[in-house]
Amino acid sequence: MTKKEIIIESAIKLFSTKGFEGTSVREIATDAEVNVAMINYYFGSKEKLFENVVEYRTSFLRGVFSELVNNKTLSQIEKVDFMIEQLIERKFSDAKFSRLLHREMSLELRPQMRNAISNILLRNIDSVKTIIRNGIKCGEFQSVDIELTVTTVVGTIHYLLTSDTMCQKILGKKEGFSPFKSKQLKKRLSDHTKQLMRSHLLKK
Amino acid sequence: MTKKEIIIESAIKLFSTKGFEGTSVREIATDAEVNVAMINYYFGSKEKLFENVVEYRTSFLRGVFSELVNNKTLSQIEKVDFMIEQLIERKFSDAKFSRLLHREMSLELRPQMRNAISNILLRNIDSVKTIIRNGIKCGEFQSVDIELTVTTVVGTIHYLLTSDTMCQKILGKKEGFSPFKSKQLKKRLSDHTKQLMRSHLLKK
DNA sequence: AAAATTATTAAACATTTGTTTAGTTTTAAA
DNA sequence: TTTAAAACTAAACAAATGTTTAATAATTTT
Repeated sequence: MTKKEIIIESAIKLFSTKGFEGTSVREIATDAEVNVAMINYYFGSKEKLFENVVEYRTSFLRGVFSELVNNKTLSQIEKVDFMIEQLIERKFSDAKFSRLLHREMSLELRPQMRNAISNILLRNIDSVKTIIRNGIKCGEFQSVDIELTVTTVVGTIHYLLTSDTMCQKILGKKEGFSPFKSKQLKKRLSDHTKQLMRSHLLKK
Repeated sequence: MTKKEIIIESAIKLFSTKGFEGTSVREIATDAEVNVAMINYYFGSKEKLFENVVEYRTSFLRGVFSELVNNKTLSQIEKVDFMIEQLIERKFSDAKFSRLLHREMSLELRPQMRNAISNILLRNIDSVKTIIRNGIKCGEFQSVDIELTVTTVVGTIHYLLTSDTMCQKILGKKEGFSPFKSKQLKKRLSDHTKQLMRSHLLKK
C-alpha cells in the first residue's frame, strides 16, 4: 500500500464513524502515522481527500447488474433473488462506508459531492427497474409501482443497518450484537426480502 | 415564542441541513438574531442545545399507536393501513428533522444521544410488532418475519426521503422536484406500502 | 556524481471554534 | 424606590481547525 492509500484508508475509517466535519485532518494523519502536511501535499484539501475516498472505494463496482438484465436462462424472479443477494452481500461487506455515503446524501452541503454519490448509489437501479419491468411485460409479475418496489428492497436493507444500536433494538438483541458480522442475520434478511418480493411481484 | 424557542428553531433548521458539527453556534446565533453568549447562557453548551432540540421536537409524539393495538372495531390489516398512513404523514411533515435523527444514529459519536434517539425512533415499533403478531395469531396474517416486516415499512418510507436528490433520481423527476411537498408522492407511497403489506401479510 | 525532482518534516499562519468573563441593561420583588 | 434577580452584550479566551511555508531528506534522472 502506498502512503496515499494508507491515508485514504484512515480517512474512510474516520469519516465513516465520525462524519466528515467530525473528523480533523490531524486525526487522519495520526491514524495513518503520517505528517499532517502530507494530506494537503497529496490531495490538496480535506474536501478533495473526501472525493478521493469516494472514488477509491466505489470505482470497482460499476454496473454489476447490467449483464443480468440480458441473461436468458434465469426467470425474472430468479434475477430479483440474485440481485437481492448481491445488494445484501455488498452492504454487509461495507456497511460503515455505506452509512457515510447516505449521511452525506442527507446533508445539504457539497452539492456536487451529493450528486456524485447519488449516481454511485443508483448505479444499478436502472438494471433493477428493467428486470421488474420485463417481469411485468412478460406476465411473470403483476403490475406494481416499479420505482417504489426498488426503494423497498434497498430501503429495507439499508434501514436495518443504519446503526448497530438501531439494529439491536429493532431485533431485540443485546448491546454487544454486531449486525454486519452476523451471517445469521444476513441469511434472515435475505430470506425476508426474497419472500417479500415474491408475494409482492408474483401473480397469485 | 420565547427567545429560547427561537434559538431551538434556528438550531433545528441548521442542524437538519448542515449537521451538528457542520453548524457553528455563531451561525445559530445569527439566524436566531441573538447574541452568541445566549446559547451557552440558556443551554450550557452546544451539545446540550442539541439534546434540547431533540427533546423539544419529539416530546409531543409519545405512544401514538399504543391505543391502536387494543382497538376492537378495526381488522389487523386496517390497523396496519392506519399505521402506514400515520408514519408517512409524520415523515412528510418533518422530513428534514427525521434526517437529522437518522444521521446522528449513523455516527459513532455521542452514545447517550444515539441511545435516546433510537428510543424515540422505535417508540412505536413495539405497537406495530404487536399488531402484526396478533394478526398472525388470529389467522388473518400468514407467518412472516415480524421485525423485518416492520423494518421494510419504515425503511421504504425513510429511504425514499433520504434526500431530495436521491428521491428525484429514483423517481426520474427533474431537479426542482420537492419530494415532501408533493401530495401526489405521499399518496403514491401510501398506496405502494399498503399494497406491499397486503400481499405480504394477508393469506392467499 | 551532479542536478533535478519528489517526499517528508516541523513550525508557523490565519481563521474559526465553543466557551467564559465582566459589565450593562432590563425586569421583577420588596 | 430601592434591591435583587434575570436577560443581555461586547469582548476576550484558549484551543482546534485547515492550510501553507521553508527547509531538509530521499529518490530519480541526466
